[in-house]
Amino acid sequence: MELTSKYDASLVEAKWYQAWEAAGLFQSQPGSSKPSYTITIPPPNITGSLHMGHSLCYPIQDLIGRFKRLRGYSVLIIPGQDHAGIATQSVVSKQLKQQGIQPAELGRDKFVEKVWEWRQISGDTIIQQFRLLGCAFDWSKSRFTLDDDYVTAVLTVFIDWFNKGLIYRGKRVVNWDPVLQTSVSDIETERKTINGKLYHVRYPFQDGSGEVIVATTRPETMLGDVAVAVNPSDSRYDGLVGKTLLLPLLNREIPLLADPYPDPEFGTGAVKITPAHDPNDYEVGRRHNLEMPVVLDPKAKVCLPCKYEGMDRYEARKAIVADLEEQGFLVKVEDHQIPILVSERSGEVIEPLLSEQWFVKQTELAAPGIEAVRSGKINFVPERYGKVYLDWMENIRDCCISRQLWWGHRIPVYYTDSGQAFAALNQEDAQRQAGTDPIVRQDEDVLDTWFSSGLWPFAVQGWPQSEENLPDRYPTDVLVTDRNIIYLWVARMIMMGMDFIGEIPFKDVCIHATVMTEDGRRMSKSLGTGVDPTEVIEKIGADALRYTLLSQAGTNQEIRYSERRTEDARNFCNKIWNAARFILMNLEGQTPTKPDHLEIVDQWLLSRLAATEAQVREAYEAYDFQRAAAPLYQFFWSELCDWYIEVSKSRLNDPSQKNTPLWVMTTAIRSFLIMLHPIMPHITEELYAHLPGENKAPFIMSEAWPEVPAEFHNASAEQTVERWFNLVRALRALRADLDLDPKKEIPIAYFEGDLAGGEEVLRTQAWIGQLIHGTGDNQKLVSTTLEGIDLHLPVEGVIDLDRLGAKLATEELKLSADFEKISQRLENPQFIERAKPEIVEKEKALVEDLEDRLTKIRARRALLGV
RNA sequence: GGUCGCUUAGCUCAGUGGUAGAGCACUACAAUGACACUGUAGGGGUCACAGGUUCAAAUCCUGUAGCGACCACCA
Repeated sequence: MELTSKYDASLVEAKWYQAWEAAGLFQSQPGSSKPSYTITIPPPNITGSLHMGHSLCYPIQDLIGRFKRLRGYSVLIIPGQDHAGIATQSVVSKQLKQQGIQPAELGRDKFVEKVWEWRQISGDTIIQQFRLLGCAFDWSKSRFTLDDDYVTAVLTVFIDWFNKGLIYRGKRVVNWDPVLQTSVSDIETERKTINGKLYHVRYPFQDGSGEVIVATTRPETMLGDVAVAVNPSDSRYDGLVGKTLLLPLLNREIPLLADPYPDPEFGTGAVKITPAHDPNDYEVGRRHNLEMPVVLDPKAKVCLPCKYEGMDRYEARKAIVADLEEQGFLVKVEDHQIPILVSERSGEVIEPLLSEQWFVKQTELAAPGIEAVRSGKINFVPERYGKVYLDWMENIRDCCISRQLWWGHRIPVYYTDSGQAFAALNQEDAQRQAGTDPIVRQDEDVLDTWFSSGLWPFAVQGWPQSEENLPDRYPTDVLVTDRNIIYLWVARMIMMGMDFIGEIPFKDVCIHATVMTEDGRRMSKSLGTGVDPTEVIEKIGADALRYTLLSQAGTNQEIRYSERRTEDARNFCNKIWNAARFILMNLEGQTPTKPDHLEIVDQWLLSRLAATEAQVREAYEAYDFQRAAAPLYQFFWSELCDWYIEVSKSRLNDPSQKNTPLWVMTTAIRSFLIMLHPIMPHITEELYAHLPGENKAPFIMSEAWPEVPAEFHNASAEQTVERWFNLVRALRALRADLDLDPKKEIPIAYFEGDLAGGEEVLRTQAWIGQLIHGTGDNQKLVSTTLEGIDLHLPVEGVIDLDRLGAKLATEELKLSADFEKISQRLENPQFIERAKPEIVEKEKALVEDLEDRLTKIRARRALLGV
């Protein structure tokens, strides 16, 4: 056998990926009689390369796909990429600026051309990385959210909603990024608290009858103040509401009005109202029909004609504070924790800004989406995220879908000379709708990325042009994603799917954990805490990386990535490799035949295999990969390698006996490899290729999930054999206590009791020459008792009596404590009466065993005089 | 402020009512015919805290604390 003694992933992984792809295994067979299983992957942004989070998310989907293939499904996983408007535009802008090119000078068309160039580079990188990870996705069906077909789908949705009145244009306060100069969604912002100041400013009454003190963290916005509000219940302002105030510095007249918004408990209870630069003030402004002057421009510079015009918001703040102080309006300044919003893309503080934007009405679209989850048609895993989703959907607000960008789906609204707006697939169509009124321009804005990715599950399948795939492949089976985009993506796909296809987009939503650094910090490129998955793959292989992450993925909300754990995974690969090598070496190219008779250890292993199969299958079905990986690891390393192979070595050395253990091992490892394949596709494929056997599939990937015959389940074999193993452990411990070399054969040992045929297992596994039934009379012995068996080792020469005595004393203490505890329990009549009978029986047996062992250990201590 | 989650061995985490577990790390031993990326043995835990339910609680209930995530308009 030409297998090396160390597993080298780099020699194996790429080879098999190419072989699978060449064999067409990533594509579903149309017209197959198998049931369909479909996933449309979350399209990664084309902003560079994949990170550790992707190395969890996509292998999970690959795992599910491989598992379902093994389970007999016709699996289709449709990959793709998201144009990711703002994220991509900002990446490309940065690159251009580094080359000394100003995007603004380039102009819209040239800039978009540059982004397409980048899309090619980043897209190729990402696909290459998916391949490195071993993801079996159908590349022939790959989609990009700006493909022509996809654009048609997006425009179709827009036009439909526009015509139904679900999309409207309006002035609202939105999150404005002054650097990128666009509105951004809530998901693209981050809440932070910074140390700032709270300025208390005097607003005098016009008639000179006093003043109102107003607190603000943003004095520069006072340029846009149109009122001061107090809570109607606030008695401090009784009789004052309705009077006119004079806005400091500008001397504008503004009213003091009553509104429920101000909290009387906070500060003076009086709030200055700047409707154009604060969402709450905007609401107050609407309630009272106030003017809404915009005083900051898209770059967050003062645009109101006044002495501060042209200053940016922070310069203006300084100047205004200085002027307020100088003119005696500033009462005091306090340190204050200020909550702010920061744009994730630019790092800039968001400026709430009143501007003209497009919105989608959400309430009526949300209703079917709420019902779908409430009724259980869509099922969140872990379940708790269903509640998160519902809380959001039940309080949903209209969302802003327009972005002031160049990269994206341009809003298909065309305006006529007279200002009428028509939504259309193209200008000609718009003109048709407009009749004689000439179309003069198209809306400049583009759609928010989430608007287009919301169509993903059906738009990637050709909707609206061709819908023939949909009956078979929609709803898709599972959506796998992280919790950060439940609202902005998952919710939208559900709403859009329900509205356009009339059916849920997926049955299960599997929310996976976030990959963190070893010390629990966020992985981020800018913080330097990111780990590049491709480097890890290069070092230890994709299988080991997959195992590292997948074996930690369950219902937890966080996974800590550490290099140390990748070593565990690499070691596991190596262990599998070497065990397989050992089995193959013993097979000598022969195929073992199914034996007529199995020994109990054989039955034990097959029973353990059966139990493992059930556990693993159920865990995979439940998307609990951690719960699948653990029994696989345990079965393989502990049960197959540490016990079964070791126990079988004597039979392997006897040509007349070797067929049976070889058949059992081959059966076990073949099943094991198939079950492990979804987690570690490459190494399992490589080893499967070396396995002998009839009925082998061309690839492990196209194998069938192991059918475990009912007769493999054998509780009594498990019980018998595990009892032997316990005795082996006890004998080994006894040897260690005597400072005997591990595995150096000791010539003779004695036992009393009924081993039920386990003599040979005990003898070989505890490295004993002769195991004799008897008391070993007249010899110096060290003994132990468990499982109803007394084990005696003759002691040669001098032993350390003190140490042995201490050991026995500790053991006796523990036994005696246990004995007391259980005895007390059994003396409690309520326990006997109310506990389940099998528990009582178990405890009775236990206490008898403890008593027996206690008696014997006491006798031994007396005998040794320790 | 609200919701959700977490708190178990030095570390990372399993464990849904019946004598506390795994991997790693640590200690001792072992170049033995699959594997030193190995094997054998060992030390190490008042299961965050306080109440309650129960014959019996790491596990179920209530509350508290710390950490984390999400939601929320405190100027």
